Amino acid sequence: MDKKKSLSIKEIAKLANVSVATVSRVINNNGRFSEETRIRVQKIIDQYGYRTNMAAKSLRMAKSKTVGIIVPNINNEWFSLLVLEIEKYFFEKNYSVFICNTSQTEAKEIAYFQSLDSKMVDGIMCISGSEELPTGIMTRDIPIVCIDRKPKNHHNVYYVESNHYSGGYLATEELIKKGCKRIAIVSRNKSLSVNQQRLEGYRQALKDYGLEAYDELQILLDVSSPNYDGTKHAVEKLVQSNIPFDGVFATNDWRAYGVVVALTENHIRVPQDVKVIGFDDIPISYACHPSLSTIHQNTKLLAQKASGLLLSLMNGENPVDNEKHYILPVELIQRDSTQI
Amino acid sequence: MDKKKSLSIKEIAKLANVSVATVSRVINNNGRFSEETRIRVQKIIDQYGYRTNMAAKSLRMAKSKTVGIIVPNINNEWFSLLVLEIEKYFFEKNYSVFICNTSQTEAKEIAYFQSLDSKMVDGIMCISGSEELPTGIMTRDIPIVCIDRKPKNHHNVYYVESNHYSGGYLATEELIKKGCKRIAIVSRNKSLSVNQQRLEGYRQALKDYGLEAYDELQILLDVSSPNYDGTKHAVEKLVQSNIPFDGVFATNDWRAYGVVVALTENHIRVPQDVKVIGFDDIPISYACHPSLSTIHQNTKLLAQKASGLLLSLMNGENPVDNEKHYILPVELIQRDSTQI
DNA sequence: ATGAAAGCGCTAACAC
DNA sequence: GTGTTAGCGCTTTCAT
Repeated sequence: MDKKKSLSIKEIAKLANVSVATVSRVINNNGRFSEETRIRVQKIIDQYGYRTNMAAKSLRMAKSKTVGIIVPNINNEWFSLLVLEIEKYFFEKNYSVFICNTSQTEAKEIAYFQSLDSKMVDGIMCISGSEELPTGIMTRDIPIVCIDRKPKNHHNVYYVESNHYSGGYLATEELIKKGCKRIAIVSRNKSLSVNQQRLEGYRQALKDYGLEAYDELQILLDVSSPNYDGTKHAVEKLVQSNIPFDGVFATNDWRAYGVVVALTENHIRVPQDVKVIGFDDIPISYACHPSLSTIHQNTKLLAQKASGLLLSLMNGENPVDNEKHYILPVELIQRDSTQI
Repeated sequence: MDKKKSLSIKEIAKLANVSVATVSRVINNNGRFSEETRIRVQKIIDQYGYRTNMAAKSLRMAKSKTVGIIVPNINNEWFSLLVLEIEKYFFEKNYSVFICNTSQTEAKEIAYFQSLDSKMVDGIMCISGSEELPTGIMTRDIPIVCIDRKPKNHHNVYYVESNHYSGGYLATEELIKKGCKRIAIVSRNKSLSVNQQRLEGYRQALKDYGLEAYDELQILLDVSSPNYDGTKHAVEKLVQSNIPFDGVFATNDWRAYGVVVALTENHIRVPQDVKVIGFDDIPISYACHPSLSTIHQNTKLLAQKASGLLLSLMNGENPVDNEKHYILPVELIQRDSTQI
């Protein structure tokens, strides 16, 4: 095998006839060494190779250049896009990222917090999930940044999200402006703050435009119900019940697509008979037929804002504006499913 | 703050009036301590809390209970499903997983190999990508398992994949059996072994059934071309060129969906006029309209096989059958896009 | 500008 | 069954 064995600092020191301290200084460019020494050490390194043993460095420095991402399920385009962007950001800064899928399981989340604590991560990014954050379990006071997850007020826990209320409002308003009078919503029953806020935006829009919020048109799916299939079945039932409706706001794009298919299969035309709008703007909303109007979240910005925040917190800086909560604007995307 | 500060082994030893060695033995359940001692130590731990400092443990043991996953882009349902399953598997075994997106960039891949090496991962999983594997860069001889990536013959590098040749054959055969005579293929031009094998399956099927493999019906997209849009445009061009065809094998589901939309928008009916089949069986193939026939890869099994293999290699075991290459069967899924 | 030495928290070889 | 001790590779304080 052609493995370079990689020397330790001690071995380099011996070969270069300097002390380990000096080698360490050169490697980390910490000053207090002469150019001459630098060259001598560098030559040895170039010749024999050196790779930092991060275990040792972490042990000594009590930090690891590593962060953890807690996420419900990475097999979800919206989450995986966030994770992708976060990982990109931290790769640039020389951090590695632990991926931690919780499957919405509290036990797994707790286990991961412990593991991350044990592995000395310097910070944690939490995507979605409940208000409860098992920070009490941690032995070190590392910063935590939440995305789309409203944490209880904890020390060193920050929060960035899209404006879901505004998104819910815009989506509903779009349906109203396109002439819908009886607008249904398909969302989730669990009190995830995100869905809650979208629902409130929906209600407020109806109110502002003097439309009634019919209880029987507010479909709150069970947490266990899959986005697409669950919604499809729910809408099929709604159709069979003969309760009239002419617009549907689905609180994510897979749900919206479920609505479209359910309607189409029941010979209800979208958008002629019923208009539909989704949320998130994932690729399928653009690719499907008819294409889905939706609310675009600026995922990349969200990821960058959250990552930048976490990084500065890990560096011991206070966020510029000293805010613990950041809200990013969303945008209405008009496509075929809400055409007049 | 309610942070338990977590004692070190040394502190526990003092409180329990035993030596650090004994505490270590109790914690790791390594035997050579009395039940009485165990209880005494455990009591202290229960009372004050203890969290292993994995940096120290890794340093000492030269292993980290950590693996890296190298993947082109996690924002791709097929990859993210693999990653999800791999992560699940290793979570059960108390391993953490570093996520490493390469964006198909060799430089990023190399940087990640170095970083993983530095962070003392015990093994690496490589998903997709080129034959080249920068193993020369590593300073330790840790096992590597590739999924859908055919590595050059390296020591300690293993390989598991679906039977892509068979998949290509089955897909093409399905079109043939449903009456197609002029069957196009849309794939990728880069010599990714996976696509290459699917293409060969296609060619062999045509041959076996005595059909011609028209060059002008073999569309090989550029690597940079996005799956959906790229395919859509390519098929639009094909339609405009007036070259006749009655079946299309797209080598992944997003491409297949691009085919369907391009045809539909050109008033060519699927499956009546042209039949279409995809590959991978991701959710969209089931959800879209008309639903897509496709080749199902047993992703979960793939992930588990690869993970189990990596785990046993990390444990220093030789794989049972001493094979370095495993091929898993695929399955034809018949849906509407190839109906007669 | 450089070196000696302590010590981060842990495991394991060795002694009893 | 238990304790003593060395040492994994690194950074950093304190000398000089």
